[in-house]
Formats: sequence, structure tokens, C-alpha cells
Amino acid sequence: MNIIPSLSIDCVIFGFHEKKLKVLLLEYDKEQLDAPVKNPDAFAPYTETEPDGKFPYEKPIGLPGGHVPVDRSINDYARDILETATGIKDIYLKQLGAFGETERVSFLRVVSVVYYALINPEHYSIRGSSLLKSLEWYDIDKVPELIFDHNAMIEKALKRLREEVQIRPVGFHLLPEMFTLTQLQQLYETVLGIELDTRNFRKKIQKMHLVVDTGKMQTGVAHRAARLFRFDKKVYEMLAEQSFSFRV
Amino acid sequence: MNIIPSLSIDCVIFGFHEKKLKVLLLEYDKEQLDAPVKNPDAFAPYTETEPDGKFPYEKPIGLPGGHVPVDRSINDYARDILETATGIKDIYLKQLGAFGETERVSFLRVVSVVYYALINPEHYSIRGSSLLKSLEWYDIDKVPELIFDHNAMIEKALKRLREEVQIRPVGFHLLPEMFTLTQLQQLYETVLGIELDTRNFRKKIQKMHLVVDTGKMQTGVAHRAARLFRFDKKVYEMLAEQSFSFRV
DNA sequence: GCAAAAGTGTTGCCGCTACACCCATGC
DNA sequence: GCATGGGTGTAGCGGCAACACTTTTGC
Repeated sequence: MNIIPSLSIDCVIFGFHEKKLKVLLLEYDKEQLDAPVKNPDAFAPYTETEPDGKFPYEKPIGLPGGHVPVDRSINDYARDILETATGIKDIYLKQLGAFGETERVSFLRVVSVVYYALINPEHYSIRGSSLLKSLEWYDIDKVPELIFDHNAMIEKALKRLREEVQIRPVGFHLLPEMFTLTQLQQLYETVLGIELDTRNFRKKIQKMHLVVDTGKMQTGVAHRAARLFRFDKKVYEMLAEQSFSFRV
Repeated sequence: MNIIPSLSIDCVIFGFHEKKLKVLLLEYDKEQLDAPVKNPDAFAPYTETEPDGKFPYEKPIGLPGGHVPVDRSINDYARDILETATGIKDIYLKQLGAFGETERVSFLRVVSVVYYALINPEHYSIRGSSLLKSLEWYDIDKVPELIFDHNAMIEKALKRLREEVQIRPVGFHLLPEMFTLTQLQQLYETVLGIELDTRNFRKKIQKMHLVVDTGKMQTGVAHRAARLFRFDKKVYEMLAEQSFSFRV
């Protein structure tokens, strides 16, 4: 499979679990990275090496990514990476932008187009394809030092997510199909880093007609069971297109 | 000068003049395009050719752009293009995103990173470097058919500008250093495609402390002369960082 | 003096914020 | 029965939209 050597894709995959915003990172296999690509048709993570054939990180942790095949569009290939990393389809995915400092990869000139994705915690146990054994969720504020400029990519993606969440109702993608209003509120509190008034939050959400009562209730909790809601796809799609004020 | 063949940069340069939003386009020199690059150290527009050495457009109009040199960051090179096209520095410039469909350029796989810029009409007479004789401002709603996917790029840039203008005070970059409040209002009306109430608009703008009275007045107009304002850089920078509601 | 745009205040309504207590469930 | 989070209403304030007339200038 022919790739474009000077162009790669990286994906910032966000998750939300127990009031924490998470990002999915990959510990790259140093031996695989040091060796020539063995399985070039499969998902190929970074395969650039220094002139001596070594990869310049002891414990290379980074975003899932890879080089773009000449016959795949960048959007399609970002989706390939995402599906390989998570094992699921139909994920909210958007382009963040291109990172193109000359020295961002020390031993090669490569520009990376970065995407960000929102996935919901029903899929948290899924660990991607067998090629990627060492995928791990990291708290957004406990991300270690990563390869290349991947820390900067996450930072920028987070900034974008904070903006996005205020002008489009995208937050829902981080929740399971049925969720409580408290979960939704905690999501916004976490992403925006502020506290919200419960009563006011609920009024605002209900007025938007974005969520509908499923009639079902939480079970197995040591307190009053909460109603479960799902969000209304039709209203969502209407609101998602026309940029809309979602100040919660 | 070594370039990255699979990577190009394009710039959507917006201007505002007489209540119209404009975009700066370039009629590429077919003969220069058909021939090998004569002056590779200077601004080199698209130099891809079909296998027979011909450029596949009769009247190739498109965005100013070029292939990225291996030793320039994409941001820096976007600025180079912008300066070559306009002849001026210190322009508001931001990345829009990467366009990477496989067939976007019919005869070569090339991904383009697109930027958008806002320039003010004091510079309207400037026509860029001598290499680029055929630069022209086009009304945003009278853009002809362009090369490659440049029409789609402009459309996306416009959409982004509409969003941007509502969450950051970027509109000012489209105005001259001193401007009247009416000009400012017309700018917002044009970009957003809506009408605004003059009194309410002025109240809102003044309350933001973003514009300051220069004490000067318009001259040579066939009606009551308007006050000239400039915008306050300090307040602007404060507000520009923290995404801020600029609902006018 | 007339055409053309600048400039200016008030009122009513709506939406937002602030705020505290009872309810259901598991253990 | 107690600990834990679920769920609800109101009042006051501030901000926003709607709205019309006088002023200045060039010709």
C-alpha cells in the first residue's frame, strides 16, 4: 500500500466517564516502530525512524495515527484510524486542523492533519484491534509527555471542544444512549470547568426540546432513581447545522 | 528550493468594500503554469501539470497558493503567500483546515491546507508582487468557477467567518484604521446577512468598550459627517482570547 | 431647501439568576 | 433511619428588542 510520506493523520479521541474527561492514547510498540512495517495493509502507526533506524522515544505514548495512503481521502482515513482504535463505527468526528511546524517530528518533515472524536462510554471496554494492545484512557489533566507535538494537539482539541460545546449541542455524543440530566449537567460542568445551577440547567435543557423522556428509570442506585432521557435526533440535526447559542 | 509535492497551501483572502464582502482571486498564467517553474525561489503558484505538461483549465482562476517548501512551516508559508499576494504584512490570518479528497486535483494526489485572512480596504489598490499581475477582488456572491475545489474552500471559509464573527471581535480587521459606526454595522449586516437596529447596535458596541472615539470626523460626504472611531487593541486582545459572545 | 445619512432615549417584556426544601431508594 | 443524589418553583433584576424624530452636511 502506497502512503504519502510527508502527511500523517492523528486522532484526539475524547471520552467522558465518572465526571472526568478522558482521551484515548496508545503506547506504540517500540519494536514494531524500530522494524520495517510488517503488515502494511493493516493500521500502521508511525513508522518514521531516525537515520539509524531507531525511534527516538523510550516509552512512546501518543495519539492513534498513521500515514495517509495515496488512495484514501484524509477524512476517510481518519475514520479508518478511529474504527481501528475503537472497534466501533458511527462516531462523531471532526477535523481540528493541520500541524506543520518544520521540526515537529525531529527526523522527518511531516505535516499532520488532526481530527477529534467524541465517543460514549458504552464502548469503554473495547480495546481496538488486536494490533493495538496498549490503548489506554487517560484523564485529560493527567496526560503524560507524548511523542512529537501530540500534547499540543490535545490542548488545541480541548480548546476547540470547549468552544464547540457552546455553539452546537455536540456534548451528547459523549453520553450513552440513555442518560440522566445529572450526567448531562456534569458533562457540561467538566468540559467547561464551571459549576451550574441544577434547576436553571434543567429548565434550559427542557426548553430546547433536545432531550426526551424515555419513560425508563435508573436502577440499582443507592438513592432515588433518576429518569433516563435520550436526545432527539431530529431536533439535534436541526440545531447542529445552524450554529446556535448553547450557553448553559 | 525543495518543496513537498503532495502538500499545498491556499489562502482565502477576504475584504470588505462598499457593503460587499470580497475575496481576492488570481488568474493563473497559463503559460507559466504549462512551462517548468522559471523562478523557483519566488512565490510559485500551482505548478502541477497533467502528464502531457498541460494545465487542465482554459482560464484558470483560483485562490493564491503554492506548494510548501520543506524548510518552511505551513503557518509561515501561508503568511509568505499572503504577503506576496497583497504586498502587506500584519494581516489577520487563521487556519481553516485541510482539504484532502483523493480526486480534488485530478492529476496528482495533493492535500491542501487552507487559511483565511481578513484585510482592510486601505490596501485595495495594492496588487501584490509583479509576479502576480492578474489579482482581482470578486464579490463573494459573484465568484466564478475556480480551479480544483477552490469554490468549496471559499464556501467553508465564509461559513467559518460567520461563526467567528459571532464569538470573537474579528470583524474589525476588515475595516480601515478609522471607521464610522455605520461602517461597522454594515460589515456585520453583510457578513451575517441580517439587518440590525442602529440604536441597539451602537449601544451594544459602546458597552463593550471595544471602540474609542478618535475625535476626528468624516470629511467630503454629502451629509452630516460621522465620527471616526478606532478599536482598542488592549480590549480587543483581552476579548479575542477568551471566546466571548459577540451577538450583535 | 432638499436629499442623505448621523445620531440619540425610553418602555415593556422576556429570560436569566439566585435560592431551599422534600422525595425516593439502598443499605 | 440515614445517607445519597433526584427533583421541583418563584421573584426580582437586567438586558434586549422595538420604535421615530432631529441634526448636519453638500449640493
